[in-house]
Amino acid sequence: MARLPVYLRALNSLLEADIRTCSSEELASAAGVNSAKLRKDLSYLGSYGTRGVGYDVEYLRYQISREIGLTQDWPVVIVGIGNLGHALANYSGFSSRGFRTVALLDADSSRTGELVAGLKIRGFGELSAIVHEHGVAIGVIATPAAAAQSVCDQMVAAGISSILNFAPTVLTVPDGVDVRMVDLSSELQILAYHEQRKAAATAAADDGVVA
Amino acid sequence: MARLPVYLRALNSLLEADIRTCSSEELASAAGVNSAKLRKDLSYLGSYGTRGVGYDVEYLRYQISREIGLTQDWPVVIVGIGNLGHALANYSGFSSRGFRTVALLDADSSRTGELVAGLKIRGFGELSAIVHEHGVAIGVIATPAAAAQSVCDQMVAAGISSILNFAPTVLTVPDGVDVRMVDLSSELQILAYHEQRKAAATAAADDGVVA
DNA sequence: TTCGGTTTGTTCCCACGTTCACAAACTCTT
DNA sequence: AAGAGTTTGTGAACGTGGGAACAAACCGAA
Repeated sequence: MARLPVYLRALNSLLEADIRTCSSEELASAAGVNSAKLRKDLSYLGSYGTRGVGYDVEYLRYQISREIGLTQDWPVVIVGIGNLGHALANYSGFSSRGFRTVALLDADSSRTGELVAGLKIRGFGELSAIVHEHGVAIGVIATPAAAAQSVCDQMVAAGISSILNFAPTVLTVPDGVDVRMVDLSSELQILAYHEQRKAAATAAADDGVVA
Repeated sequence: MARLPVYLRALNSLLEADIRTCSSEELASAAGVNSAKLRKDLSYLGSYGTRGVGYDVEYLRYQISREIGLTQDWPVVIVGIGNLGHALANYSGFSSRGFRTVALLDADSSRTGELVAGLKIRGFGELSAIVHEHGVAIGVIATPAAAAQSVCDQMVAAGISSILNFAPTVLTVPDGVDVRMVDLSSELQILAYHEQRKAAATAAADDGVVA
């Protein structure tokens, strides 16, 4: 489920506040979802709560971490060290959650050797060697759209089976490979869409419904 | 609909390849969706196709742009100019699609005046004035999680009604305000989840189903 | 031990989105 | 002009996910 990471974050917040036990209602409001939905999600993982009491925060946190696979170490490669790749390499949210950036790759050979976030940028040709050396399963694409499919293909050929794509293109991959797309401008466009509808609604209200 | 931006991108690609007309099948495969779904989505906007022929790429592109609200100009403010805010300010995908970054704000006063992407960083206190001056309706939050809710509240107070949130926290907002959340580490966690299940599946297969 | 209060796990129902399948409508050839 | 071939738009079935409601289970007090 895509909501598990949200629950995990909420649990971490509770733990920081030294709250050891919580009800589904509390956790649900912290995660911004319905309590029935949360209980159903959690029951899907197993029976980790106690009726009449609630959930043990730390125990539940461990169970969700284990379910997601955060108890193990995930080596990650980032391809395309432009503005976004640079930001991703420095993003602390990755390293603090079991993800370890093992290499930064860029096709522009003039940038090879440049130091970013404590790692030297390496040439894209080293992808396969790095993947095999570190057992990398997850790749991040932060290249321009034109290069994304080619990078993706070579990632898959090297053995990567999960890709996080920031380039504004749909990637086609063989079965067994997962792709998640984060499209920054699409997000803004969706907001603009709703914003425009809100504006149209208020304009209609201002005109009056007398028409 | 959240798929409209994807269709729009696909149409732009077709237009660059100088393709003037396309069938729902072609456009659907370019957008990575089912053709029936695409036709239903488009018919929801109106009857912009011709039976037996297909869709006029440019005409359809204009209609979708209009529906999303991209025919008008959307001023945007970005709050929190760390690594991510820096990358967002430089991201060309925003400016090329009708979104205009009018101000970069940061609470750290020592950064005020610094030039990023052709704009001077300004103090967070100027938010309200900027929103009113430019008629800003969309705000981007790229601050640490701890500051996000406070920034959000002040955005809403200043009159912003659509927020794109990159901070890893759930934001609570009053009715009428839209929030979209982009959580980078959640995306990786979801990939790890699937990756782990794939690994477990292959391990079971290696053990043999003879048990 | 028993009873009242609380909270989980689960069942049932509803609504939405997705997909299939087909009629309507258009083009082109003969 | 008529028919064959395409392609859209839509009606109907299907499956999935969400929400309300309730029974089972636990705690604490008497």
